[in-house]
Amino acid sequence: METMGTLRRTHYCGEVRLPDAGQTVTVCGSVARSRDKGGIIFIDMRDTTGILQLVFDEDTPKEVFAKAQALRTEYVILARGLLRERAAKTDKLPTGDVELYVRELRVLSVAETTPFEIRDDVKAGEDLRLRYRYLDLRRPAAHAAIVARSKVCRIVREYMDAHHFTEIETPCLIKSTPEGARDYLVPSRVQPGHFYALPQSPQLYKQLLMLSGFDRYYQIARCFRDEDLRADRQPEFTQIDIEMAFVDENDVMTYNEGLIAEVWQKMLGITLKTPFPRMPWAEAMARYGSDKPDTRFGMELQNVSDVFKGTAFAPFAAALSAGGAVVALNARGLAAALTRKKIDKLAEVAKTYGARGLAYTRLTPEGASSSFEKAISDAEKAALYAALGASTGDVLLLVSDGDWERACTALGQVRLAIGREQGMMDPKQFNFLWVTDFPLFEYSETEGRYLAKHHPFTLPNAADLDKVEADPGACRAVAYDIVLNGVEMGGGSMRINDPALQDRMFRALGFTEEKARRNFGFLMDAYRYGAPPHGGMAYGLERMMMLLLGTDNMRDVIAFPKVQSASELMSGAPDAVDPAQLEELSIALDLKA
RNA sequence: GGCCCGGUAGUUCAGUUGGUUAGAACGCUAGCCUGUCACGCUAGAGGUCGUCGGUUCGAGCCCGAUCCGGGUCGCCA
Repeated sequence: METMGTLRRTHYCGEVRLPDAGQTVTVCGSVARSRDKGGIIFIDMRDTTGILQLVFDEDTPKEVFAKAQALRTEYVILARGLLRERAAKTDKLPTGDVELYVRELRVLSVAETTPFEIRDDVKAGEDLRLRYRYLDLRRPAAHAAIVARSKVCRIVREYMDAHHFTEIETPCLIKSTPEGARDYLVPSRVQPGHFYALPQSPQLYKQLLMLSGFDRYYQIARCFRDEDLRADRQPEFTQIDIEMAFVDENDVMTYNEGLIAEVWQKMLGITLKTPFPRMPWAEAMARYGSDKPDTRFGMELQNVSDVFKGTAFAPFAAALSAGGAVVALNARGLAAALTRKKIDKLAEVAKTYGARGLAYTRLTPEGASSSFEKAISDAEKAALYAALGASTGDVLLLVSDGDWERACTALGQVRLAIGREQGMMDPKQFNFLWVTDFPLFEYSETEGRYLAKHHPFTLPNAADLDKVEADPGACRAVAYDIVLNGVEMGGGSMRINDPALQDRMFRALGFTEEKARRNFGFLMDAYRYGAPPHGGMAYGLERMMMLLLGTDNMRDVIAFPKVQSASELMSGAPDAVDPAQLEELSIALDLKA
């Protein structure tokens, strides 16, 4: 092994181009690959910017050539020489017109054979790659995602700074509050038996900052939720968190459209059309069976409850008498594609989301085959066909349920499954959509009370103010999600700045005065000393990165992600701790096993 | 907590109705090769078949349990 001595990098591997030819260049990096042809040796050298080919031949100093022969994959090297135009160019590399003709080579570190090959086209299992995440991140594609994330953060900061926002850090050790996701708890040593929580979001603090007169705040904030993981859900993740005073929801949405347009322009070179379309939640559910509709394709849902009023078909009749609905969609021209087998699979999808079943009619040229038409009247059949504009070659799919929202959700998932299977989503299209007017409350069967759908500080729609106590289920919120291609990328709301209204909200949520004071007393007090109207927005940075990069795996855009069991495979966290540590925290374990 | 999928050389995988010495590709090691860029050619090394138990004359294959990983429902204000 050698040292760098006095030599320092003059260029990055991936950044040199033909106009640089003729210069003496020093590069630092790793051996990505070597091709020893005997009399001539080619080395692909990699650094954080890309690959540059090194060349050694008969005119290379003998000791340098010998060193090059001994190079192995992942050795860390420094090379100095003449950057020259290649005899054999390649368009596979951005640097394919040039190569470094090496006169001086230093081996800074040797490397054992890695547990898997570091190249984008070899797929080692993800758990292995995560155990050696530092090696996995050497792969150019993995590397690029992390670099892109840094770039997005920079674009966000530049935009916010240009619009009079102040970046403010809020605490990570905070008070646990009962609503919402499970908190990660942190024991206090100096106050035995007391615990901090890690923030699920900086929500309360950013609202307080508005009361502090900062007017506009943002933060790229780490958030923590102790819930089960998914491909698009990690226990710790990052929010782009924004709050503004003296605005209404339209102002917030407009500013955020500007931010998103800026990010898409600078990252992808795509000019987005603003303003983005807006759709009330109820319409999104009715037309797409989702509060985050993918509008890249149609095949919309229709409520056909009217058709089946008084029907003899028992499942529909039961759903309707329970106050629910029959919803339907027409998979136009897919009678050949959607075989019985595939329809059975779609029925499984519907059942996963709570539907009892999926009724269907296939209108093939040979005739109709249906799971339910025998049981309905000719008039009902005619009305259904008319409502859906059914004709030969179509497949009609129906879900009935005593709960309208559940029926829509189940059929909406069927719609998505068909869309995916039939390739109806154009990956190059970016369909942004604001979903607005969310329900303010959501009834919880398990808790037997209404919960805040967004959070308890969300401003009710002015038109629904009188329903907060009388009819919570019908109350809408001044809340909005930003949806892209069926993914919820972020969301926000206007906040309550009237203490009296906040009191009503807590009461509607079943909080006693005492419980409200215990959990949110500091916030309630704060709003008594003058609070500007304010509202804001929070994006899931990882979700945004996934959409920008076109990956469906959140782990791709996190440097050191966790796996489904919430452990970090490289370090082995979480892990048992020394009993002395527990004792110091006055914690005794009671492990059932 | 429920459901589904996976675990065999360093890696990615194949492995027939349970049957002799568990294969391939890539990687690795050695040798050859002066324009390669997934370089090529020759030879070689490399395996507790996730773990434990069971069935059997005999288990990579069948059964049970368990661990690990993935997807998903619940959950995620």
